Amino acid sequence: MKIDPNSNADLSAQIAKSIRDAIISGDLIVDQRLPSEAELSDQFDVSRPTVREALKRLAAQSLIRTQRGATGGAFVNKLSFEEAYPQQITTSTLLLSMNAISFETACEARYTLERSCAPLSALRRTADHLATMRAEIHRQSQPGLTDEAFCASDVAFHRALVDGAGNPVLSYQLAGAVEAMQPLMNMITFSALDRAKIIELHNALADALEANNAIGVDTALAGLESYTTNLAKSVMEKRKNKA
Amino acid sequence: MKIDPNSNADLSAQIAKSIRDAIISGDLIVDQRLPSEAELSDQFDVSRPTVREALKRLAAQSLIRTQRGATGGAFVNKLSFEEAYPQQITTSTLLLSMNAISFETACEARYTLERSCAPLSALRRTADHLATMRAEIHRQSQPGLTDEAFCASDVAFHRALVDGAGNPVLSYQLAGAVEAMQPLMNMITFSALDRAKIIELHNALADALEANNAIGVDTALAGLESYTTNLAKSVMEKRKNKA
DNA sequence: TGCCATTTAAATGCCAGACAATTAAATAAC
DNA sequence: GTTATTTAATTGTCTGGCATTTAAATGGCA
Repeated sequence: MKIDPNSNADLSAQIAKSIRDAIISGDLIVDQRLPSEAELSDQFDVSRPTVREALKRLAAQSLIRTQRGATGGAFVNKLSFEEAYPQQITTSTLLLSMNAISFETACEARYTLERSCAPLSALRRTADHLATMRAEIHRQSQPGLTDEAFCASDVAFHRALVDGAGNPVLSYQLAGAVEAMQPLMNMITFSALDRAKIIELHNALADALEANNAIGVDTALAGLESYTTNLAKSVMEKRKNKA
Repeated sequence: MKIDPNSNADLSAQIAKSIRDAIISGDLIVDQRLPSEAELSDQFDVSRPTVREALKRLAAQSLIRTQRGATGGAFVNKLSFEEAYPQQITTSTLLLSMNAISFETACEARYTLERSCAPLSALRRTADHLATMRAEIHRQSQPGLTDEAFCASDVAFHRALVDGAGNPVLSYQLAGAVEAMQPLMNMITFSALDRAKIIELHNALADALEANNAIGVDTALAGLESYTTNLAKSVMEKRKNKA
């Protein structure tokens, strides 16, 4: 393997890229053991710390895992949806907060994507998904619930809806859009009236899903989107007037 | 800052998590300079290489950038959509290839998400988006185009459609779903007849978009999905019979 | 005073060598 | 044959150092 020591990029970045490309291209397959750090430093003609920095970069992306001990080493990691979720959510959250994305834009994206799952979920949702949604609705109706807990339950409710589509790829892509909204949602104070309205729409949604009524689900989601957007708008207005 | 040296996790992983949490929570804001590596090793009571490994983990996620020189150091990076795209695509691609996701499942997710953008794109697409799509259609009709180039053009075409929705969050989420399909698509050989049919549907799609006809766009996308799925199915069949 | 060249200091990038901790396999003891 | 011990391989971490880069401080000169 050849690394250009005169490149602008760090050696560790170049080495990481080299190994990453090998994984993506299939030259390194899942569970395959990489050469030991000592061997890698020989191959790339760099020191061990530099190799280690490269490996940490890959570990940060869950592309490899390491094991200590005699038969240890770095292994190509089978990237699972479970591992990818949190990274996807972190990235999405930071993208929203660092790029001045308006609540409206984020909300539009979220509900647009979510509504696309509605027909599939109406078709395929299991009793489990329905039960989860009903349970979350119940939680949402409990008095004394903090706004944060209310939002968290809302997210769980909507994830069950998305998971109902029975397509892991959809669930993964949606996770970012739905969960990344939470910090934005947490800026809103939900009055008892607001909650009642949202719960009403959640009930309508669950009912439609139970009846395999795709159009009903879509209608409820459209209602939620407009209600949420308006709620956020009025909160922003109030905050502006105060200032 | 406190780090538990008896934890199961690596020190560098703990330090990375600590800094990452500070960024997510807003304790560290964009463009803020982190303490120097020497200061961090003092604060966390670890050696400099360990701190460096932690910083490389964060750099791999584009959460920080580093600068050499007198006023250099590590700075909280403003995560841009441009930076996040490749990571999103890499992760999505690996998820598909490592988790035995069927072509059908991936295709369903892709077109489900894409169809959700159709109404917005029909409403908001600019002349630029249309021009890009027409140009890609033209490229696709050129004889002698390799299958890979055909697929790449297909991706560019569909990205223009998605971008037409004018929602950067949607564009970001869709990028993973659309681009990650490319390796799967590249396994298919497109006959001249197949290409003609696809180009026909692309034309219908562009026409509908030009006429701000959301239903027409959706119909064309549905046609593309079923055609692509059937094409893949027949390819798999042939391959099975050979073996 | 004002401008340019030089020096200096601070920071990251990289390296060599060592020791600690962990783990599985080989070996020895019973 | 089973258990305890040793050994070897590997990652995790530390110390100390040098190279490189960069901006700011310094000094020389007109």
